[in-house]
Amino acid sequence: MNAAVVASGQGGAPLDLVFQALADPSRRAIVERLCRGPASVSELAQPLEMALPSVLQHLQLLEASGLVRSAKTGRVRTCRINSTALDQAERWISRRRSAMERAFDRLGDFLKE
Amino acid sequence: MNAAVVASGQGGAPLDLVFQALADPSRRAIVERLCRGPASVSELAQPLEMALPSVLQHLQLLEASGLVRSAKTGRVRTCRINSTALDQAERWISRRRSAMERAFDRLGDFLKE
DNA sequence: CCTATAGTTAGGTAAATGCCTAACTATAGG
DNA sequence: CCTATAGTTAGGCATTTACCTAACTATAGG
Repeated sequence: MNAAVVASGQGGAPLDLVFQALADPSRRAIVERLCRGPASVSELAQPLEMALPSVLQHLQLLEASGLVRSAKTGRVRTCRINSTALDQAERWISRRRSAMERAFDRLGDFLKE
Repeated sequence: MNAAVVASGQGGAPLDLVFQALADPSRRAIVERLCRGPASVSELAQPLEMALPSVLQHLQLLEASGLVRSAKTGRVRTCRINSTALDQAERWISRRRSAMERAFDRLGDFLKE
Protein backbone atom coordinates (compact mmCIF):
# COMPACT_ATOMS: atom_id res chain seq x y z
CA MET A 1 0.00 0.00 0.00
CA ASN A 2 1.27 3.37 -0.99
CA ALA A 3 1.88 5.91 1.74
CA ALA A 4 0.45 8.69 -0.37
CA VAL A 5 -2.79 6.83 -0.89
CA VAL A 6 -3.05 6.22 2.83
CA ALA A 7 -2.38 9.87 3.54
CA SER A 8 -5.15 11.06 1.30
CA GLY A 9 -7.70 8.46 2.31
CA GLN A 10 -9.50 6.13 -0.05
CA GLY A 11 -10.47 7.55 -3.40
CA GLY A 12 -7.10 9.02 -4.27
CA ALA A 13 -6.81 7.16 -7.55
CA PRO A 14 -9.52 9.00 -9.50
CA LEU A 15 -7.98 12.30 -8.48
CA ASP A 16 -4.76 11.24 -10.15
CA LEU A 17 -6.59 10.92 -13.43
CA VAL A 18 -8.61 14.09 -13.05
CA PHE A 19 -5.61 16.30 -12.34
CA GLN A 20 -3.58 14.47 -14.96
CA ALA A 21 -6.32 15.15 -17.49
CA LEU A 22 -6.44 18.83 -16.56
CA ALA A 23 -2.66 19.19 -16.83
CA ASP A 24 -2.75 19.36 -20.62
CA PRO A 25 -3.81 22.58 -22.37
CA SER A 26 -5.52 20.77 -25.24
CA ARG A 27 -7.55 18.73 -22.82
CA ARG A 28 -8.44 21.82 -20.80
CA ALA A 29 -9.56 23.44 -24.05
CA ILE A 30 -11.82 20.46 -24.68
CA VAL A 31 -13.23 20.72 -21.19
CA GLU A 32 -13.79 24.46 -21.61
CA ARG A 33 -15.61 23.86 -24.84
CA LEU A 34 -17.80 21.16 -23.32
CA CYS A 35 -18.72 23.40 -20.42
CA ARG A 36 -20.56 25.53 -22.98
CA GLY A 37 -22.52 22.54 -24.17
CA PRO A 38 -22.18 19.11 -25.81
CA ALA A 39 -20.12 18.68 -28.96
CA SER A 40 -19.13 16.05 -31.48
CA VAL A 41 -15.58 14.75 -31.79
CA SER A 42 -14.87 16.78 -34.91
CA GLU A 43 -16.26 19.94 -33.35
CA LEU A 44 -13.85 19.41 -30.47
CA ALA A 45 -11.01 18.70 -32.85
CA GLN A 46 -11.54 21.76 -35.04
CA PRO A 47 -9.80 24.41 -32.89
CA LEU A 48 -6.98 22.05 -31.90
CA GLU A 49 -4.04 21.96 -34.23
CA MET A 50 -3.51 18.24 -34.25
CA ALA A 51 -4.60 15.12 -36.10
CA LEU A 52 -7.91 13.51 -35.25
CA PRO A 53 -6.45 10.37 -33.68
CA SER A 54 -4.54 12.57 -31.25
CA VAL A 55 -7.77 14.25 -30.25
CA LEU A 56 -9.31 10.82 -29.73
CA GLN A 57 -6.48 9.94 -27.41
CA HIS A 58 -7.11 13.04 -25.32
CA LEU A 59 -10.79 12.22 -25.25
CA GLN A 60 -10.07 8.72 -24.03
CA LEU A 61 -8.04 10.14 -21.19
CA LEU A 62 -10.79 12.60 -20.37
CA GLU A 63 -13.33 9.80 -20.29
CA ALA A 64 -11.05 7.64 -18.16
CA SER A 65 -10.79 10.49 -15.68
CA GLY A 66 -14.55 10.83 -15.59
CA LEU A 67 -14.45 14.46 -16.71
CA VAL A 68 -16.19 13.68 -19.98
CA ARG A 69 -18.93 11.30 -20.99
CA SER A 70 -19.83 10.42 -24.53
CA ALA A 71 -22.35 8.41 -26.50
CA LYS A 72 -22.53 7.53 -30.14
CA THR A 73 -25.70 7.93 -32.15
CA GLY A 74 -25.41 7.05 -35.77
CA ARG A 75 -21.91 7.92 -36.83
CA VAL A 76 -21.62 10.91 -34.51
CA ARG A 77 -20.19 10.67 -31.01
CA THR A 78 -21.53 13.38 -28.78
CA CYS A 79 -19.41 14.38 -25.82
CA ARG A 80 -20.55 16.19 -22.73
CA ILE A 81 -18.97 17.32 -19.49
CA ASN A 82 -19.53 15.42 -16.25
CA SER A 83 -19.47 17.89 -13.42
CA THR A 84 -18.94 15.38 -10.62
CA ALA A 85 -15.35 14.72 -11.61
CA LEU A 86 -14.69 18.45 -11.58
CA ASP A 87 -16.35 18.59 -8.17
CA GLN A 88 -13.92 16.04 -6.79
CA ALA A 89 -10.94 18.11 -7.82
CA GLU A 90 -12.49 21.24 -6.40
CA ARG A 91 -13.33 19.56 -3.13
CA TRP A 92 -9.79 18.27 -2.73
CA ILE A 93 -8.45 21.78 -3.11
CA SER A 94 -11.12 23.11 -0.79
CA ARG A 95 -10.12 20.64 1.90
CA ARG A 96 -6.52 21.76 1.57
CA ARG A 97 -7.58 25.33 2.14
CA SER A 98 -9.45 24.32 5.29
CA ALA A 99 -6.38 22.51 6.58
CA MET A 100 -4.33 25.61 5.92
CA GLU A 101 -6.75 27.78 7.85
CA ARG A 102 -6.69 25.42 10.80
CA ALA A 103 -2.90 25.52 10.77
CA PHE A 104 -3.07 29.29 10.72
CA ASP A 105 -5.40 29.33 13.70
CA ARG A 106 -3.10 27.02 15.65
CA LEU A 107 -0.26 29.39 14.89
CA GLY A 108 -2.30 32.30 16.25
CA ASP A 109 -3.07 30.40 19.45
CA PHE A 110 0.58 29.54 19.82
CA LEU A 111 1.68 33.14 19.41
CA LYS A 112 -0.74 34.32 22.08
CA GLU A 113 1.09 32.29 24.74
CA MET B 1 16.34 29.57 -8.32
CA ASN B 2 14.47 27.46 -10.77
CA ALA B 3 13.94 28.61 -14.36
CA ALA B 4 10.30 27.59 -14.39
CA VAL B 5 9.62 29.62 -11.28
CA VAL B 6 11.29 32.65 -12.83
CA ALA B 7 9.34 32.20 -16.04
CA SER B 8 6.03 32.10 -14.26
CA GLY B 9 6.65 34.88 -11.80
CA GLN B 10 5.80 34.70 -8.14
CA GLY B 11 2.68 32.66 -7.57
CA GLY B 12 1.73 32.77 -11.26
CA ALA B 13 2.66 29.31 -12.45
CA PRO B 14 0.90 28.15 -15.57
CA LEU B 15 -2.05 25.95 -14.85
CA ASP B 16 -0.31 23.13 -16.69
CA LEU B 17 2.31 22.83 -14.00
CA VAL B 18 -0.11 23.14 -11.11
CA PHE B 19 -2.41 20.38 -12.33
CA GLN B 20 0.55 18.31 -13.40
CA ALA B 21 1.99 18.63 -9.89
CA LEU B 22 -1.32 17.63 -8.30
CA ALA B 23 -1.66 14.58 -10.55
CA ASP B 24 0.80 12.53 -8.54
CA PRO B 25 -0.25 10.97 -5.21
CA SER B 26 3.14 11.46 -3.60
CA ARG B 27 3.11 15.11 -4.51
CA ARG B 28 -0.43 15.52 -3.23
CA ALA B 29 0.71 13.88 0.00
CA ILE B 30 3.47 16.47 0.26
CA VAL B 31 0.98 19.26 -0.36
CA GLU B 32 -1.40 17.82 2.23
CA ARG B 33 1.40 17.68 4.75
CA LEU B 34 2.47 21.24 4.05
CA CYS B 35 -1.08 22.50 4.44
CA ARG B 36 -0.73 21.56 8.12
CA GLY B 37 2.43 23.63 8.44
CA PRO B 38 5.99 24.00 7.17
CA ALA B 39 8.30 21.00 7.08
CA SER B 40 11.88 20.07 6.24
CA VAL B 41 12.76 17.89 3.27
CA SER B 42 13.38 14.83 5.41
CA GLU B 43 10.12 15.31 7.29
CA LEU B 44 8.35 15.33 3.95
CA ALA B 45 10.31 12.29 2.79
CA GLN B 46 9.62 10.19 5.88
CA PRO B 47 6.10 8.92 5.06
CA LEU B 48 6.92 8.42 1.38
CA GLU B 49 8.36 5.07 0.47
CA MET B 50 11.02 6.30 -1.90
CA ALA B 51 14.62 7.44 -1.90
CA LEU B 52 15.45 11.01 -0.93
CA PRO B 53 16.53 12.12 -4.42
CA SER B 54 13.13 11.10 -5.73
CA VAL B 55 11.47 13.25 -3.11
CA LEU B 56 13.70 16.12 -4.15
CA GLN B 57 12.54 15.68 -7.71
CA HIS B 58 8.91 15.92 -6.64
CA LEU B 59 9.75 18.95 -4.57
CA GLN B 60 11.39 20.63 -7.55
CA LEU B 61 8.27 20.06 -9.59
CA LEU B 62 6.11 21.43 -6.79
CA GLU B 63 8.28 24.52 -6.60
CA ALA B 64 8.22 24.96 -10.36
CA SER B 65 4.43 24.84 -10.23
CA GLY B 66 4.40 27.49 -7.52
CA LEU B 67 2.54 25.25 -5.09
CA VAL B 68 5.49 25.10 -2.72
CA ARG B 69 8.10 27.59 -1.59
CA SER B 70 11.24 26.73 0.28
CA ALA B 71 14.22 28.37 1.91
CA LYS B 72 17.37 26.92 3.35
CA THR B 73 18.70 27.97 6.73
CA GLY B 74 21.83 26.18 7.81
CA ARG B 75 21.63 22.71 6.39
CA VAL B 76 17.85 22.47 6.66
CA ARG B 77 15.52 23.41 3.84
CA THR B 78 12.13 24.42 5.12
CA CYS B 79 9.21 24.02 2.73
CA ARG B 80 5.86 25.72 2.97
CA ILE B 81 2.72 25.80 0.90
CA ASN B 82 1.91 28.74 -1.35
CA SER B 83 -1.82 29.18 -1.44
CA THR B 84 -1.97 31.39 -4.52
CA ALA B 85 -1.07 28.51 -6.85
CA LEU B 86 -3.84 26.44 -5.33
CA ASP B 87 -6.15 29.41 -5.80
CA GLN B 88 -5.42 29.50 -9.50
CA ALA B 89 -6.43 25.89 -9.93
CA GLU B 90 -9.57 26.41 -7.90
CA ARG B 91 -10.52 29.51 -9.84
CA TRP B 92 -10.11 27.72 -13.16
CA ILE B 93 -12.52 25.01 -12.01
CA SER B 94 -14.86 27.61 -10.62
CA ARG B 95 -14.98 29.42 -13.96
CA ARG B 96 -15.83 26.11 -15.68
CA ARG B 97 -18.72 25.66 -13.31
CA SER B 98 -20.01 29.13 -14.13
CA ALA B 99 -19.81 28.39 -17.84
CA MET B 100 -21.76 25.20 -17.28
CA GLU B 101 -24.47 27.04 -15.40
CA ARG B 102 -24.76 29.62 -18.14
CA ALA B 103 -25.08 26.81 -20.70
CA PHE B 104 -27.77 25.26 -18.57
CA ASP B 105 -29.67 28.54 -18.42
CA ARG B 106 -29.47 28.95 -22.20
CA LEU B 107 -30.89 25.45 -22.52
CA GLY B 108 -33.79 26.41 -20.26
CA ASP B 109 -34.53 29.50 -22.31
CA PHE B 110 -34.39 27.43 -25.46
CA LEU B 111 -36.83 24.86 -24.12
CA LYS B 112 -39.32 27.57 -23.17
CA GLU B 113 -39.73 28.58 -26.81
C1' DC C 1 -25.51 0.65 -54.49
C1' DC C 2 -21.97 4.37 -54.02
C1' DT C 3 -19.54 7.83 -52.04
C1' DA C 4 -18.61 11.23 -48.65
C1' DT C 5 -18.46 11.83 -43.79
C1' DA C 6 -17.36 10.63 -38.84
C1' DG C 7 -14.86 8.16 -36.17
C1' DT C 8 -11.62 4.32 -35.00
C1' DT C 9 -7.54 1.15 -34.81
C1' DA C 10 -2.75 -0.01 -35.42
C1' DG C 11 1.72 0.95 -35.06
C1' DG C 12 5.75 3.94 -34.67
C1' DT C 13 8.81 7.76 -32.61
C1' DA C 14 10.75 11.35 -29.52
C1' DA C 15 10.51 13.31 -25.24
C1' DA C 16 9.05 13.41 -20.50
C1' DT C 17 8.32 11.05 -16.03
C1' DG C 18 9.32 8.55 -11.89
C1' DC C 19 12.17 5.90 -9.84
C1' DC C 20 16.82 4.25 -8.49
C1' DT C 21 22.12 4.09 -6.72
C1' DA C 22 26.43 6.24 -5.98
C1' DA C 23 28.99 9.92 -4.92
C1' DC C 24 29.24 14.53 -3.47
C1' DT C 25 28.80 19.26 -0.54
C1' DA C 26 27.80 21.80 3.50
C1' DT C 27 26.83 22.53 8.23
C1' DA C 28 25.99 21.26 13.28
C1' DG C 29 27.99 19.63 17.30
C1' DG C 30 31.31 17.11 20.13
C1' DC D 1 39.32 18.84 13.58
C1' DC D 2 36.01 14.92 12.92
C1' DT D 3 31.89 12.81 12.22
C1' DA D 4 27.03 12.55 11.67
C1' DT D 5 23.29 14.80 9.50
C1' DA D 6 20.70 17.21 5.68
C1' DG D 7 20.49 17.88 1.34
C1' DT D 8 22.21 17.83 -3.52
C1' DT D 9 24.05 16.32 -8.11
C1' DA D 10 24.90 13.03 -11.74
C1' DG D 11 23.69 9.45 -14.45
C1' DG D 12 20.96 5.46 -15.73
C1' DC D 13 16.72 2.79 -16.76
C1' DA D 14 11.75 1.40 -17.60
C1' DT D 15 7.42 3.26 -18.56
C1' DT D 16 4.23 6.60 -20.13
C1' DT D 17 2.86 10.45 -22.95
C1' DA D 18 1.83 13.01 -26.97
C1' DC D 19 2.07 13.18 -31.22
C1' DC D 20 2.09 11.34 -36.07
C1' DT D 21 0.58 8.56 -40.68
C1' DA D 22 -1.82 4.95 -42.88
C1' DA D 23 -5.42 2.07 -43.18
C1' DC D 24 -9.79 0.67 -41.60
C1' DT D 25 -15.20 0.52 -40.21
C1' DA D 26 -19.71 2.30 -40.14
C1' DT D 27 -23.45 5.22 -41.39
C1' DA D 28 -25.97 9.07 -43.96
C1' DG D 29 -27.76 10.49 -48.15
C1' DG D 30 -28.15 10.65 -53.14
